[in-house]
Amino acid sequence: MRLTDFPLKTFKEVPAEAEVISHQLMLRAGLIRRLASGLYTWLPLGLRVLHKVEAIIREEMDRAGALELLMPMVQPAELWRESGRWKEYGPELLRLNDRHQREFCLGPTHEEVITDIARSELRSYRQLPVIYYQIQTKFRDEIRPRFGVMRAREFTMKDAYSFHLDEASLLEGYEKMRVAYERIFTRLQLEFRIVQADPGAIGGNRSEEFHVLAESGEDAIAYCEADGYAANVDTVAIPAVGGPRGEAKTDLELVQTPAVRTIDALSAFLNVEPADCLKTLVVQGTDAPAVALLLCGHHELNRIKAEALESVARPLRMLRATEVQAATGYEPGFLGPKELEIPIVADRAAAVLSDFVCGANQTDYHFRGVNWGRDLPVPATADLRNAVAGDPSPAGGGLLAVKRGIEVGHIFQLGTRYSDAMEATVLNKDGKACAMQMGCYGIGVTRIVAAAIEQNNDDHGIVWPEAIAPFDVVLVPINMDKSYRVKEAADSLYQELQDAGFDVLLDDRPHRPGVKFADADLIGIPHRLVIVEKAWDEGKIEYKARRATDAEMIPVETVTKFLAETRQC
RNA sequence: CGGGGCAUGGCGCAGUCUGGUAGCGCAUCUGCUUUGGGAGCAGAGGGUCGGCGGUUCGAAUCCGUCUGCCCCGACCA
Repeated sequence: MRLTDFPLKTFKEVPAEAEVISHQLMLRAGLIRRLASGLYTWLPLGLRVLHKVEAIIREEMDRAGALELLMPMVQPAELWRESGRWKEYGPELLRLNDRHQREFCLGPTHEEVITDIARSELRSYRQLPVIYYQIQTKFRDEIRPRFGVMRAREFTMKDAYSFHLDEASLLEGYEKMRVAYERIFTRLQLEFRIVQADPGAIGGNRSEEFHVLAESGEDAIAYCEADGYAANVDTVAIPAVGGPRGEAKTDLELVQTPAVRTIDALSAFLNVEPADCLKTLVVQGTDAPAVALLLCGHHELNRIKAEALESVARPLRMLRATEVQAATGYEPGFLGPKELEIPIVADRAAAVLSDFVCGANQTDYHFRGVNWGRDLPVPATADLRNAVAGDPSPAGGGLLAVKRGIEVGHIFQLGTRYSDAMEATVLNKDGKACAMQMGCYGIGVTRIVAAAIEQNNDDHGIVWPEAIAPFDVVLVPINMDKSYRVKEAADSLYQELQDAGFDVLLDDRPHRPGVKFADADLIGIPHRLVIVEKAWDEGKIEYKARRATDAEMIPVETVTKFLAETRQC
């Protein structure tokens, strides 16, 4: 592509609407433009990236034996009524009527449609297993679209659905998709982790998420390098801490802590670690009006785990200050378990603290040097918190580390949730109708583009992984309009590289070098070749990788070979 | 949906408090100069100041109302 034929419009300044780096860079580099909240146009440059991502996904899905089809985005309400989701799905499902007042929705996902296809196309166990997939636009009327295409309302998704006679076959299909997903994200050159997911929501058995690691990720991922375990921090079952609690070394002491109501303030005021403070949270109970949950100061309450307690009301609700006062007689901020007259459950870690600090149930006072057993009864314990870095891995191989991740893929075993509801059956060997076992496998295609940028950028702009860069190489002729030789060199090299199979961008604009370099960096082309008259006359050309800090001179006649060898995909 | 903020040329902003007929930087166009990291000079085009209503001799500015967008919380690829 010659840049003179390509209306590339880049911005130096950061658009005010963009919060995260990928969104800023996609706007600045001219990849996307916003049409309305959560709706984006993919400009030619961005679309090239999107297509590269799609191509890799297609190749790997095909390799895994999946069959591509394409389902409508507009779907009739009847199907959704059959599955029960017309009611279950909230306002995120955009519903609309046609001219005859028939009800439809914009597909946020395609389980209903694919199940409908499967029940009419698949009648015999001999046809199974089958994996269908599509790359389609989805629409979810998100409450709060944000971060550009990272969480848009309209987005591209690759969704696949597998159909099986029995669970054993489902497991095989699931495993096959899992392998395909690993290949896909590896080929996309992204750093990712496979994470145990909470299977609760959709039901079914096993479910795993694929996360691209990035600072701005919305999920916190706990993982263990040693044993390969990885899970969302809020789904980690934290192993019980071994060993007895520490011995008491200090005496119980009442200290005045005026207006110190938070763990941060307390730890600063008394100069102790948050980990040595005890946090007392009061939530609504099932029988009692209030239940106290105790955590170490640096830990976070896990909603799901707390709700699992019989004594805690679902959904979990923290009591307001006035309610706490009414239930306990004390002021929040100075609560502690000693002589607290409501049911108490302590997180396991909190129950093995020694010489800790906690509220004294007296305004402006805390205790220090508190010890279970000696100063107050040992509480009931449970696993109540989110995992943090340094916790032991549930798989037993070592300690957990925590990083943030962007969910780009999700695979799960649906079982017969949809096939039962929609009567998608096949005849088995005995001529008996059986509901098909289903699996479902999604990849957020447009989100991958944003995630790739989150993971690969620097002060100058995007640094594309080679596998998905819009162009492989950018040619930057200097003073092309002045020097006929430079122009000739650029044209011939442009042709040569294209013939060799590279996607080449020729910056033949009559701009100053600085402008060209800045744009080349911003749009993140992995390889840059600079043509200057003097060096060219000596048979040399300048090469610089986008990731490299320095350029190098290479002989002109070896350029194609050099690039072919340097290329990483 | 609850809480906070913003809306002025394609982009980033000032002007609003204290009403007087709109300005700066970037981008765009023309010309000359310049040519290895977002050039300089000279000139030009482009804005019903988000919409509607009100107050006023006069409204970007004050009042009311509606809309759109962004940020923080519960969902998800």
